Amino acid sequence: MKILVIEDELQVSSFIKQGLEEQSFEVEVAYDGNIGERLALSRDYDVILLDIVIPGINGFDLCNIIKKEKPGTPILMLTTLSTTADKVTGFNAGADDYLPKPFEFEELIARIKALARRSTMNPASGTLLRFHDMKLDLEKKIAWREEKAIKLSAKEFSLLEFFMRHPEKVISRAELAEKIWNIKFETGTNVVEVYINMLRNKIDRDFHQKYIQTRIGLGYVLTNEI
Amino acid sequence: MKILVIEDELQVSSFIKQGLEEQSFEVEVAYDGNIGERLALSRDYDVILLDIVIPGINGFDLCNIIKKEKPGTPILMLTTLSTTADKVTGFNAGADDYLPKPFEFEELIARIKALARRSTMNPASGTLLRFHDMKLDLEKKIAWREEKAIKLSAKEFSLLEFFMRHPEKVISRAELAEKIWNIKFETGTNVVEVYINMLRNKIDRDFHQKYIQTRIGLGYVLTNEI
DNA sequence: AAGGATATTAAAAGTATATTAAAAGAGGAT
DNA sequence: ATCCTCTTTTAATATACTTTTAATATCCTT
Repeated sequence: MKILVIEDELQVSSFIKQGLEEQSFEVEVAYDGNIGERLALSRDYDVILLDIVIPGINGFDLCNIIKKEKPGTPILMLTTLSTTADKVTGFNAGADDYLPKPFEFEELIARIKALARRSTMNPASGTLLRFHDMKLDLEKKIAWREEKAIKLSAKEFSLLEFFMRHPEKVISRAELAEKIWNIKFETGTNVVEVYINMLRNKIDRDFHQKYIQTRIGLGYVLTNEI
Repeated sequence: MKILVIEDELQVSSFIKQGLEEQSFEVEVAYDGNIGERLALSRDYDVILLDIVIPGINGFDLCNIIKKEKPGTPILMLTTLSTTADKVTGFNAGADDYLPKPFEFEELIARIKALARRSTMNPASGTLLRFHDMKLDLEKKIAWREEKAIKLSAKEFSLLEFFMRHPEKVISRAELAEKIWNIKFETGTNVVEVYINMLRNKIDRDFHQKYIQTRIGLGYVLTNEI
């Protein structure tokens, strides 16, 4: 697990570094805001510890910048300022947690682990939907089945996303028409059928198990049975 | 500051060792590739000087091995070979700098100091961004793909840098327009498309795997999938 | 086998993106 | 200052991709 520590006070930073390394974290230390920024933006860390008072740039501002570029990376703010007003500013800047100095080392470890667990369990707040050997990457807008990547158009993508959010549920044409195409009443169109067909060609055609199945008179299901 | 010298020619290595120790560096010398490898991997050095022609293992290969295990340690390649082709191979092997023999001692010192400074200031990222077989040298403002050096204009460079700092993420035209061209609202321009096209001609045209891909309706990704 | 439901295909209509060339701008050399 | 070269931007055109429609084929139920 990789941790970036942005902290100028040598005493504090080396204490943290040493302690975390004993717990077998990989630790990198930036001694000022600018270097911290470069590191934070150019690499992926599991957690960033950020002191508010650092040379080069304000910790709040840096927090904002990092969160803009890497919204998935949890940030734990460290500081001697501990008034409620500061806490509020910290959270507004996008910090995920807040630890006033001086702190118990146990406390620090616990919070880091909590943050990391939160973010790895929920990679950038759920960017992956899964259904058996199929994945849908909501960030990259790409689907995978077994190890094959599948490019989807926008409509195909929302259709598949809808199915993957409602696995094993029969969904009527009317509901698909409304949710995906925003068609609220019966028009003569057959877009749904056409798109189901396109989706099948992409995700089912080359595989034995067909995930998208027809329930005549009812609609379609995403299932791995039958 | 600790330096590891991997060099079999006794004349050269003792000359370097003596000179560096006068400047109060700590110096260790390995006289063949295998010992060099063991030392490099088991201890932390501030800089490694590595001759290309050494017994036991090829300098390029050793460079690769060290960079894999200790990507943060700067490596300065020493060699009598000084053709561009060798330089290219050296950089591809991950070397941070390159010094053809014979060299001025002053020059050596200067480069060691530069490397050490660079790596302590920015222990993680150095000046190289990597994406599979592509590298971007942030100092020299040059890109490499496989063995080919690629000259980039300023805008092309920042565009590629942005992609390489956000690999596998879909980036919208709007975001590129804002981050690279500082266009904050919709103007009628198509600079983004034009520059994407120029960049593709430089980094993708001659290769089978196209790194810059379009996600219609969304933007572009730097990816090696699909 | 008939009739309704679903699937498939192809073409048309609509958009987004790619490419090219020329114009405008910027910097260096003489 | 002028020329030259390289970069950046604009604009026009070409190509590619997506979405929708519509016509036809196939399947399923009775």
